[in-house]
Parts: sequence; structure tokens; C-alpha cells
Amino acid sequence: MPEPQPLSGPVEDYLKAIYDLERVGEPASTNDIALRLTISAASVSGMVRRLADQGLITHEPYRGVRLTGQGRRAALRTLRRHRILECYLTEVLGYPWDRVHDEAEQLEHAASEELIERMASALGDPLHDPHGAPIPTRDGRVAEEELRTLAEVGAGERVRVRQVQDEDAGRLRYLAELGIRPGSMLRILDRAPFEGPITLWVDEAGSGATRAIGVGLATHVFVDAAGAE
Amino acid sequence: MPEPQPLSGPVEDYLKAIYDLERVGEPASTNDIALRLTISAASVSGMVRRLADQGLITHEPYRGVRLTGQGRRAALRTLRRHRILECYLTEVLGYPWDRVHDEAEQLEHAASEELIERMASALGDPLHDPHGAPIPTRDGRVAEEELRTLAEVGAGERVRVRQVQDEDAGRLRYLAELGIRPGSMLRILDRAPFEGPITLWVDEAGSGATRAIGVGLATHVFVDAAGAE
DNA sequence: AAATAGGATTAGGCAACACTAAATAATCGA
DNA sequence: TCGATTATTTAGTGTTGCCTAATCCTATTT
Repeated sequence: MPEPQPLSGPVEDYLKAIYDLERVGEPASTNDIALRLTISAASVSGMVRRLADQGLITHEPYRGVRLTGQGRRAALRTLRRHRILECYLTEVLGYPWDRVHDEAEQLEHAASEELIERMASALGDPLHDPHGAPIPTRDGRVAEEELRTLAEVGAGERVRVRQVQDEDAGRLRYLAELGIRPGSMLRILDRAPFEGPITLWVDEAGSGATRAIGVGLATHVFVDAAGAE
Repeated sequence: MPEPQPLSGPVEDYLKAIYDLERVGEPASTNDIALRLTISAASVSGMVRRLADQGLITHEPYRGVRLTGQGRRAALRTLRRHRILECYLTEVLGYPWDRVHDEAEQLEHAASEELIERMASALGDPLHDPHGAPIPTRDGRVAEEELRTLAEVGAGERVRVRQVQDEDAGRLRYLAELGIRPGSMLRILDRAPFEGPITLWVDEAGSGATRAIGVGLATHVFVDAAGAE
């Protein structure tokens, strides 16, 4: 295997973004990538050409982009780094939940394979990062699951939080305040019509609390049937 | 204080190099910087203009470059990062002596102030890195000492190793094999004439060993009078 | 089928960093 | 003091990644 040529930081960011966008089904569109990375669509067009030249993606003009095997492996390597770093920063260095993402975002481009593997073993090879996202293995396998978002859950259901999106620090802080984090158990008490607030019961040690959140926020919380494993 | 605007990786590398070259007295010459960073002299000329424009250095054409206060502070910040990282990698993550430098060289440009300070406190705010180099404090003070190199020590003297240069991994491995690392006690048994090999006794737990090293290698080992503190 | 709204791409630029080759300044030796 | 050597700078390029403005597809509507 000829592989692991080192990729630049921006390239790794593109691949991660494409990986993520592609997961929902369709190929990633120029515009989506641009929005995700907050750069102009024109810049994306340029980079897409380069990525395609390097064989990391395939590009059908005007209809989007897909990772090649090589590109996918590179994306997963970066994702592994990112998530291991997040674990390490929270568990060993005491980073708060909401600050870990940005730091990992920087370090993932600089950390060597050796460093990541040393951190991973120090942690006992964790399977999920602090936000519940699965960590790809060294050899590029991920246990990505199809999870529902909290916005899709009907009134009366009882669910367990599996994962929350980690991009926005303020959002994470707020969710933590509400007691919503991976592992939390929730019961949906009520769903107001017209995309109205979702009222739910959050189990807490011994007791619990009633909370209400908007649909917008709920789409960033992934859940599964309570008790399932 | 307006300060800590983020600097690019290359800029930080230049400032570190200039700091180091300047320490021996004269201003840093274009050529020395080029050699240190293994880039062309022409490239250095270009970067020097940019650094001067940003107020990080002063440049007298054809006679070298000096750090400004701001440049010095930036250099020391980077040095602190580098050395804290080296400590952390060896002491917490079990990195071998000779591999730590290159990893730190990458991470120092990506690690946030917060990360470095968390590592520093985890280590109990160490004063020296694994190669014996002093670690600048948060507020930019360093205890740089004037040390002799092993090449300057006369036959019969007894000295203690304080610091070894960390750039070259092979050199470090070899020195470690000989038992020469910060803290080692040495007695110079003989100095062959015409820059010939230096024969010395290296104390080791219980006993010791006789070794011979060339002058070239000896200039990378810094020592102090034995027993001084 | 033609008009149009969006998304995608090209054209043309710019800044940071690196390079080689050529020109110029400084210095050292005779 | 005059060269000759060496150090430094300038000139001219290339690459990566980003930008805005202008153009070009495509798909949807009418």
C-alpha cells in the first residue's frame, strides 16, 4: 500500500466535510461544502479540482463529489485523530465539554499517527468521543449508526441520547445545562404543533426535570430506543 | 497589551531560529537562518522583510537581524510550547528521548495556550525539558545559562552534563547509548591532540564506563562544574 | 419551449512561502 | 587599494488556498 502521503490541513478539512455530507446519501454539492467550511463556492470549485487530480474524490461537474476509497480512508484517519484527541483532552486533561472540539480541530492536522495511538492506548481504545460519535479504528472501520434525531421522536416515547453534534460550543453548553448528553434518558411529554417546542422529562440521578426545547435544537440530538443496546 | 495575534507556523520557526542564533551574541545573519531552517538564503531575505514589516524583528541590510521585544516574546512563547510538549510527551505519553523533538516541532504551532498550560500543570510546571533546556515561564522569562560545551573541557576535569542539543534524533540515541544525558557525571580522562577524540569516564549506577567521543559530537553537549548547583 | 432562479464554474487577483538565477554589496587577501 | 570570494538581495516563478465578479448550466415554472 502506497498510501499515507501527508495531506495539508485544508485538504483534510475538505475530506472530513465531504465524508459527513455524503453520509446522508447524495454526493456532496459544492454549495454544501462551501457552507460547511464557510468559504466561497468558487474556492470549493478550485479545491475540488485539486482533490480530484489527487484521486481523493471523483467529481461529476454540476452534480457533486464523492470520496474515492483513498479519500475515504484519509477522511477516517482524520476523524479518528479528531475524536481520540477529544477524548484525551476531556478525560486526561480535564477540558470542558464545549471547548474540546475547537482544540481538536487544530491538533488533528499536526498530531502524528504515533501520538494518536499512544493517546488511544492511554485511554484504553475508546469507542466513542465525548459527544457520542463513534471513533474509527486504526484500519478505517466505523460503526456509524442510523439514529433518529430528537426532532423525529413522537410524544410518549422514551429514548436514550446517543450523540450530540459538537460543532457549536454554546449549543453544547446549553444542552449540558438541560442535562442532555450521551447516555441521558428522556421521555417526550409533549410536542407542540407547528414545529413548536418539545417538552420532555430528563432523568437525573434519583429524580429528574421537565424541560422544553425547540425543534432546531432537537435536530442536533441523536437518540435511540431506550434500553436498546 | 495588544499582542498575541496568531502567527503562522513558518513565522514561529523563523523567530525561534533567530532567537537561538542571537543568543551567541551577534545579530542573526541571513545565511545562518537559511542553514538552520534548511531553506534558501533568498527565501530568508523575503521572509525577513515581512517579519520586519510586522515589527517582529529589526533588519539592517547586510548586517543581520534582531528580535524586537514583541518578536522575542513570540519566540519565547513558542519555545515554551515546544519544551512543555517535549516534557509531556516523554513523561506522560512515554515517548522515547529521540523522537520527542520532531513531534513537538509540529504540535507547537497548533496547540493553544490553554492546552499548554494544562499540560504544564499536569507536570507540576517543569523547569527543564527532557534535553535539559530551560522552559520559559508564562510571562516570558528564561533562565538561560552560559554553559561550556564538552569540547571546551580540559583533561582531568570532572563535569556534569546539563543539556544536550535535541535537533538530531540519531545523535540523541547515540549519546543515550553512551550514558550521556542531562544529569550524567563525567570525568575527562584524555584529550587527543589535533581535535582528536575525547576519552572520558561516565559514571553509572554503581560503577561506570570509559568512552571516547569526537569533538564534533562534544560541541552538542553542555556541561557545568561537577557538583555546582 | 422560453424564461428564470440557483447552483457551479471560470476569470482574474492576492498573500504567504518556497525556489533558481542573476545582480550587487561587503569583506578579505595580496 | 584592487580583485576575488562570499554574503545578500532582487527578479522572476510556482504552488496552495482563498477572494469577488462574471459567466454558464440545469432544472423548474410558466
